[in-house]
This record gives sequence, C-alpha cells and structure tokens, in this order.
Amino acid sequence: MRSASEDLSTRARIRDAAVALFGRDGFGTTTVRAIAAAADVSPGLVLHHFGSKDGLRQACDRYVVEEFVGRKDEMTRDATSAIARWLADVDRFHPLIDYLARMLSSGTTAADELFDALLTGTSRMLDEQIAAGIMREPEDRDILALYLTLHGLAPLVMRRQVTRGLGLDQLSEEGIRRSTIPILDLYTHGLYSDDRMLVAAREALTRTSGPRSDKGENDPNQDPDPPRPRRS
Amino acid sequence: MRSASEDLSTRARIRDAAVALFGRDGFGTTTVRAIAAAADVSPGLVLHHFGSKDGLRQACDRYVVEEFVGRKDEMTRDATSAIARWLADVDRFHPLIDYLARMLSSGTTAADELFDALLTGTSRMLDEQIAAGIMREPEDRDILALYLTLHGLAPLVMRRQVTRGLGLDQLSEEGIRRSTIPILDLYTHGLYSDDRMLVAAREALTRTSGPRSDKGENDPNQDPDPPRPRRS
DNA sequence: TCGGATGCTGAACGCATGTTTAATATGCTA
DNA sequence: TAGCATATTAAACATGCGTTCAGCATCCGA
Repeated sequence: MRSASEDLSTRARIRDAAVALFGRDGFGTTTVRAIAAAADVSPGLVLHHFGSKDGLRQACDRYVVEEFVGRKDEMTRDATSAIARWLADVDRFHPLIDYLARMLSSGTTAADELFDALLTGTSRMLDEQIAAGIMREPEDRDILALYLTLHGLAPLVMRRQVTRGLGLDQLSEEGIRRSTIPILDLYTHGLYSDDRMLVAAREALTRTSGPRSDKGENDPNQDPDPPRPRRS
Repeated sequence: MRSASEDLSTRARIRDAAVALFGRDGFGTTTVRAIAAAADVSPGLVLHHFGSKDGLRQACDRYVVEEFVGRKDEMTRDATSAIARWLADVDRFHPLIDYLARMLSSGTTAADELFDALLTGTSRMLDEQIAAGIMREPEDRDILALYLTLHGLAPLVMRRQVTRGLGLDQLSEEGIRRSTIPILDLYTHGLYSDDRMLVAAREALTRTSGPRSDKGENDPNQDPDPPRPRRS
C-alpha cells in the first residue's frame, strides 16, 4: 500500500512534473519521456510508478481534485489567512490551476467530482450568508449557486486572458487589489440602473412563447454571441 | 489563391471534422487518420489541403474565430432574432463551442484575438447601455467589461457542468428559460443586501496593507479556493 | 548475513503516428 | 482535343511514441 510519507520524493516529483506538463501542453501532446526528463528520472520509472500514461493521468486528476477540495474547508473557516498563505507562494499553484482548467473544459468524471464539491461549497456559503442577512434572498438559490461557481472559476480557467486584460497576474496581490472593488461593486449594486430588463424578461418568458426565445436584447449573458449557419 | 466557394465541399468537410475532433479530444490526442476517417477521405488528402497537422490546427483556429467574431455585429444589431436562429440549429455549433473552450484555456494567439474581440464588444455594449441609462455607472468600466466577458464565456467553456447542474442543456430553449431570470436577477439586484461588504473591502484596501490582502471573507469570487502548501 | 521486495536505469520492442511520394482520376483552359 | 493543374488515393517511410524487460543497486525484515 502507498503511505503518505512515500508520496513525497520521487513519485511526487514525477506527479508534479506531469501536472505541470499536462496543464501546459495537454495530455496528448505531453510525452512520457518529457515528464521523465522534467522529473529527472528515466522513462521506465514513470511507468513503474503509475502503470501507464493513463494511470499517471488518473493519479494527477485525483491529486489536483484533492488539493483543491481538501483546502475548501480550511478556506471557509478562515478565508483571510488562507488567502494570505495563497498569495505567499502563488507560483507553486499555477500548474495546478492550468491543470484544473483543462480538467474542467474536458469532461472527465474527476472534473465533475471537483465541480460538484465546489458547487456544494458555494451553495452552503450562499445559505449561510442569506441566513445571516448579508445576502438577499435571490430568485433561485440553486441556479444562482451554479452560476456563481462558474463565475468564480472563469478567471482561473481563462487566467491568461485575465492577466492580459489586467496587465498583471490576477492572482498577484496587485491583481486582487485592482479587481476586488469592481467585482464587489457588481455583486452589490448589480449592473442595471433599475429592474426594467428583469421585468421585461419575466413578462416575455411568462408569455410562454414558442420558438421565439427572448432574453432581452441587453442581457450581458449573451456574450459571446452564437454564430449562425452560413446558409439557411 | 483560395476562393470562398472552394471553402465548401471536401476541404470544409475536413476542417469541420477536425474542429469537432480537436474540440472533443484535444489536439494531441486526435490523429490525422481519425480526422480523415471522419471526413471520409484519405489521410494524405488532409495534409494535401492543409500542409501539416499544425497547419490544419491554424486553419481551424482562424475558422472558429471568424465564425464567432463575424457574427458579433449581427448580434448587436438584432439580438433577438440572432438568438432565435441560434436556437434553431444549436447542434451545429456544439463542436465550435467545445473547440472554443479548448482555445480559451490553452493560450494560443488566436484565442487572444478572439477574446479581445469579445471584450471590445462587451465594452461597447457597456458604454451604450450606460449612456442610455439602462445600466448604472460602475466602479471601473474596463475591469467590469473584462469580468462580464469572462462570466459570459464561463457557461460555454464549462458547458458540461452547466448541463449537469441544470439537468438539461443550457443552450436549449428550456435551459435559457430557466437561467435567464436568476441571472438577470443577479445583475439587477446584486448579491448582497447592502454595501457592508463593499465598504469594508474598500476600507481594508485603502489601508494599503502590506502582505495581508483582504478581499473580505464573504467575497464569492473566492470560489474556488486556492490550496496552500503541504508544509510551510 | 541473507533474501526478497522495491527503486531505478538503459536499451530494446512493436506500433501508430505525421508525413512523403508516386500514381491515378478529374476538371479546367486554351 | 491536348495539356496542365488540381483532387485524391494507396502505399511506403522515418520517427517518436508508450510500453516492456533484464539487470543492478538499495533497503529492510528475519
């Protein structure tokens, strides 16, 4: 059996190298030899430890899921210090985030598991905050929790774009400093100046129209736009 | 030179097959032979048309970007009917979305280009709506536009999770019907019952504290949580 | 001290890959 | 119709892949 202490050293080094390369280049593009070289071992040893390349992938999946989910509780208990620790050595986790991004956009069961855990966490947080009167009672808690989870994940999955748009790494202290207020502003005051759009959409939907679906022309959730067929 | 009409037929069939397979399985995992089989041609023909596998990838990148960005104007002009058309044959575009998701999470320059175009569109939309009094003046237009774009993309990039959480495809009519109101509700009334959190965060940040970054414990943007190192 | 298990290496194997090439069919142009 | 470019194929090629294997070193319990 595999003890926790054995998980360090060589085996862990191989796993870390695999996570980094899988995350950066994708599973298919990354070779066992490249992983072995990055971990400074022979290709044979990689297979010795993980059975096959796919076994290595599964081990990486399990590791990343546990690494993220396992810290969830910690976070909800003491968010501030957890964030401080996070910022302390953020570099160490960029590979994990890149791997996570690939997991979430390609549909493995490990990704489902991870997403479910995060969704549950968000739901629980929502319930608590609403009970405490910090958050208002929303239209639909479940769907809100779903989209809040998606919104929270988006900057991680598209980290590169956030970095480009912000001009600096979002996960750096300066990045958080710049984005915190605008995001909290959005989540506090909303986007619209009144509930015209909401009322209009609600009315349009209760008309239970047939093929003509109407989100309201100004729903920002339309972004990005769907293409239409070249020729009807 | 390559005319537009030639872009149909065989060459287009190969490209479409490649987009579908790259999107589903990733670039490295997908073989030229698999693409050829899906397009019902010989492997040699794929290389004849696109030079190399990587040339094919670039052609797919260009195609997907144009397909999404090219429809952007159309959308802003008449969103409702564009959505209706979209819903009419949504199946045709699932491959494009999967491909898009992979593009955005792996950092190609084509993905950057696409994201920039979408971001510009969101910014313009924001300006218009604010000028029209439909939306309020936000804390920071640029950062808001960035995050709104991310939020809009998130359900596409993590389509599988939305489908799982909603119990049905988000891009179906029923899916849109179920998620429109909660999302508009979020963007209309916000999340918090008052501006306690915002004020607290603002104050914490202006204290220009050193290593201790404070987002406020209840910022939903903390989701998912960063892991911390095993041992300090 | 022994002996088996485990960690690890380097070379080798077989195979599937991306790509090339020669040859054939097809269609366009003059 | 002649001729040339293009579309297409099947086969062959070279490479790099995941994987296997034999062998050596190192540890650890008896």
